[in-house]
Amino acid sequence: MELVSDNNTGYVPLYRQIKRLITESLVSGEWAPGSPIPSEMELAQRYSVSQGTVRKAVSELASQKILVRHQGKGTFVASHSQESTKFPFLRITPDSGVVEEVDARLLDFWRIKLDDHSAGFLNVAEGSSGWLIRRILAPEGEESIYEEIRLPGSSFETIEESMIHDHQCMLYSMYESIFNVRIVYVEERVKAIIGEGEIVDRLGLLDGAPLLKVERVAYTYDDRPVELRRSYCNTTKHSYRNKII
Amino acid sequence: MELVSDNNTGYVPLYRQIKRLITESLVSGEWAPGSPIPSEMELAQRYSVSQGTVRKAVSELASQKILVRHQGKGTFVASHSQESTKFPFLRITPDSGVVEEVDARLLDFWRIKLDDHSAGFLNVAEGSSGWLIRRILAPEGEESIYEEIRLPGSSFETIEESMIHDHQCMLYSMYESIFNVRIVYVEERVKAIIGEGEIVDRLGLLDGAPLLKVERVAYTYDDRPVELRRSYCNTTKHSYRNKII
DNA sequence: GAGTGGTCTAGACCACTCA
DNA sequence: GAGTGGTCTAGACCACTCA
Repeated sequence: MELVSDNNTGYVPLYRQIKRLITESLVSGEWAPGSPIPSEMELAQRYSVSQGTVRKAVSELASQKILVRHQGKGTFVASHSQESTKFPFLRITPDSGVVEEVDARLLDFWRIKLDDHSAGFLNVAEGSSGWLIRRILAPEGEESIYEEIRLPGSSFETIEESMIHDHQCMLYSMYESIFNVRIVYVEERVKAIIGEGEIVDRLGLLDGAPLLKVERVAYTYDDRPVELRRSYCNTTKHSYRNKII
Repeated sequence: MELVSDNNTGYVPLYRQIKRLITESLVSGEWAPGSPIPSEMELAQRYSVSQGTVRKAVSELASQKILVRHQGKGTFVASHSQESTKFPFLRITPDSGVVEEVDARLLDFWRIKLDDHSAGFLNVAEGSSGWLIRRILAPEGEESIYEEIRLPGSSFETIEESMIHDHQCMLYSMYESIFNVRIVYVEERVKAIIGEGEIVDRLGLLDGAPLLKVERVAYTYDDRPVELRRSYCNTTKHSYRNKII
């Protein structure tokens, strides 16, 4: 769940214990994405600590974007369904301006057996059942990203093509609302490759065109990987942007 | 300096004002990188506020990695000279393992006039004087990055080749100690391109090899840009890594 | 005006470092 | 054991939201 007690003494501050209890309620689904959690005063009573200690726990969860605070209104479970967080992890942006709209065009959707490599990233057994989604993304209407998404069958047993259609480029919102799988953070590895075959065809490019390959593993609470995504991006008019602190 | 008062009322919390005062002392050089700032109690007295308010200001600066706290020892101005932060912004890592060592080989070092594009990024006048550093980086001894670094003359008037040699791949540490320019964060734009000419030659590749182009602008306190860097990376054995929350 | 999160204080005590 | 940052409390008051 959390690296809480690496020291020898086993000392764990109260607010870390509270943070853990709150996270457990999130994992269990007691508080669903988008809905408010109890007020700081109520939580203080519930856990028999001061408001300040609850605040510290909530602050850490807010800084991880797991909770969202709104002064005067309350504290909410973060959700990918909200307008403000429309493309929270999308780092590909047009060189001029920002992303307003992304169109998604589904190519196909299969049940697959997860190969060694993919199963490793998803932390499931090789050959276990999963899903493959292939699609084209078009930021600002420009079809510039070819994408393959692999999902473990265990977490997404009942997924159907209609669900993908209904949510288009809001897949993470669909994971949340239908499968109670909230994506909390992602890790990406980026390479430059030479495009060939179907991928360049789909993007309207010629064999040999350079592509940005982005391999993403998406994690839910507890650092559990639940999605593997490979994107191939035409970066002639787009860039992968990153701010590092 | 800081987006502190965007609201209509002009209300600025005390701890934000303290944060600003601390930042001013950092900009002025009152507290240099690597050295300790006064204790929380001393700062509380100095600014006539409670320890808690100082803590809140310091906490924000610590989360921005501008200050570093060490329990029992004190609070220090973050520095690129410390071992723990050896490659704070380097996102290129070998596919197997982590970066232990990066060799830097200087190609050349010139005084230049900054072109339109570069001057724009550095927020100085077109044609104003600057410096160009060209070099090859070799993570784990593998020469896989060609790099061009442009510096504004205004901040680095007295830079010399020997300084670059002495600091090798610790340039940001050199900026700090010699020019009192501490890099606080960087912004990068990444593209996939086809390599050609001198760049591929330098990396021991053939014309047409795919390269990851990373364009970086580095900022000091006050969001002031002070370095423009273009890197071209051979990503056959390396990846650009990124965690997004 | 009631309820929420946000700020600020004063004070107690704890964990850690270093001489 | 003195000094540092780290945690926790109880209480006051502020800014903001919403009915």
